[in-house]
Amino acid sequence: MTMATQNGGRTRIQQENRERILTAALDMFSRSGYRGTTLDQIAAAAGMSKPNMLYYFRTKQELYQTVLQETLDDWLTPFAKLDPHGDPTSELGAYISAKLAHARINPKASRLFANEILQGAPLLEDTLKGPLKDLVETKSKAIRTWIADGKMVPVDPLHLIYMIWAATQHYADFETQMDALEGTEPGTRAKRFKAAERTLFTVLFNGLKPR
Amino acid sequence: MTMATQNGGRTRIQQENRERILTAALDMFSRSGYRGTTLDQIAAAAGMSKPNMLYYFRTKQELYQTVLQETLDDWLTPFAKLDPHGDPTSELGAYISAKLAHARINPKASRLFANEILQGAPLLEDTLKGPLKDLVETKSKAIRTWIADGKMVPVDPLHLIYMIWAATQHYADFETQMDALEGTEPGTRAKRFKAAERTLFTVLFNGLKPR
DNA sequence: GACAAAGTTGACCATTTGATCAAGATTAAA
DNA sequence: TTTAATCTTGATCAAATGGTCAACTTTGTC
Repeated sequence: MTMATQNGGRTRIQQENRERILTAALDMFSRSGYRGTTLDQIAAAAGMSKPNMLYYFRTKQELYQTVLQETLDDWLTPFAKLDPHGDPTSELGAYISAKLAHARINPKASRLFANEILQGAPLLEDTLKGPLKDLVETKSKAIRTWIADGKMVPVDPLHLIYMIWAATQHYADFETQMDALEGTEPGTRAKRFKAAERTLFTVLFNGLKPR
Repeated sequence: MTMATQNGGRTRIQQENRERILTAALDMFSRSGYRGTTLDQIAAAAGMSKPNMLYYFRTKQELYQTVLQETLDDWLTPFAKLDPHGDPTSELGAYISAKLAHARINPKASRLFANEILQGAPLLEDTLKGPLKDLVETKSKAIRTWIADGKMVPVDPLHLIYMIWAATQHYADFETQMDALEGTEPGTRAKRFKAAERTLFTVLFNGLKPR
């Protein structure tokens, strides 16, 4: 029996090293972008030689795409959970909370994604035009139903979604700017995310409530 | 008399070429970031040789910083115009319109700025912690006065500002994503910005209106 | 028109960087 | 223990890239 027939066809060493490399790669790519990151940096951060790293991921592209795909799955999950049969306040509230939590816990994933979109999303085109587009259309329909049922003020669903994405991801992507404006004393970050949720809830729920 | 004593100490040729270089540089830097852009690309886009370009801007850094500083000035202008003596609806409305117009007309500047913040804003620290911070504090005070006067629902001014920044800049920074979701037929972009303004006005004004 | 200042560029250089390879070390199935 | 598969890396390479330089051309002043 060869070394790894069970699990994902991966040796113990393979699993450990792939994991270490992917973590290091997310770290570097999210901070410096694709072109701004060197394989030497990633290998050093992963604690191994560059040729060894290239034994697991044959090219820089392949490594980048793997990291990107993983973060993208995370990104899509909370959106898919939005339930059309619930009521707008609790469903959108849960979604906003989930997105803010994601920005707080995994800002690197958000930044990697933002970086890629900024560069024109050459590698994301298929996902954006396929799965994401389908999901957006489904959820837009749900929002339109809420509006038709008089549960929400009439707004363009697409732009409401954009607004929620923008406002939540901003807390990951523009963290540097916020740190500069608010200082970086310990506790600042936690307070910030609390205040963010409060403000978003206030403005959006009040703003979407029918009169 | 030497060649250029009047105007900014610049020859006719100097003015023209600096302009061409800065335009090309904004184009490339905003698309590919600092590290992702090569001097050859910028020189080609500016229609001159690399050494000639380096005759006007001695290093890549110097060129980048010049471009960045120019876009930053643009970025700050509409915020400074927010008038504490007006009423929240018209003042914030005008600000949102101005920010959306900026995202529509000059998306490259917005993307360059976003790119820089994402990388940790190494060159922006002084501006963020100085002029921008001062401006934010002034405008926060104005918002607090509006709230105290019962003209607005109570919200954290800082996070309201973040929300407006996020929602407006999103239309420049994530344009690629929107194009993928909505398609790129002619007219789409114009319609998008109209709908964006309508949605932002609806949600924010309704959301901030005291009851 | 003469001439000095300004502008322009091909050729070149040093460094960085993604990737390869051969040779050796480690792991685990038999 | 043997042995084949797996894992690891120093040395090296070719291409890309920021920057320099000497030589040449153009511009504007007298």
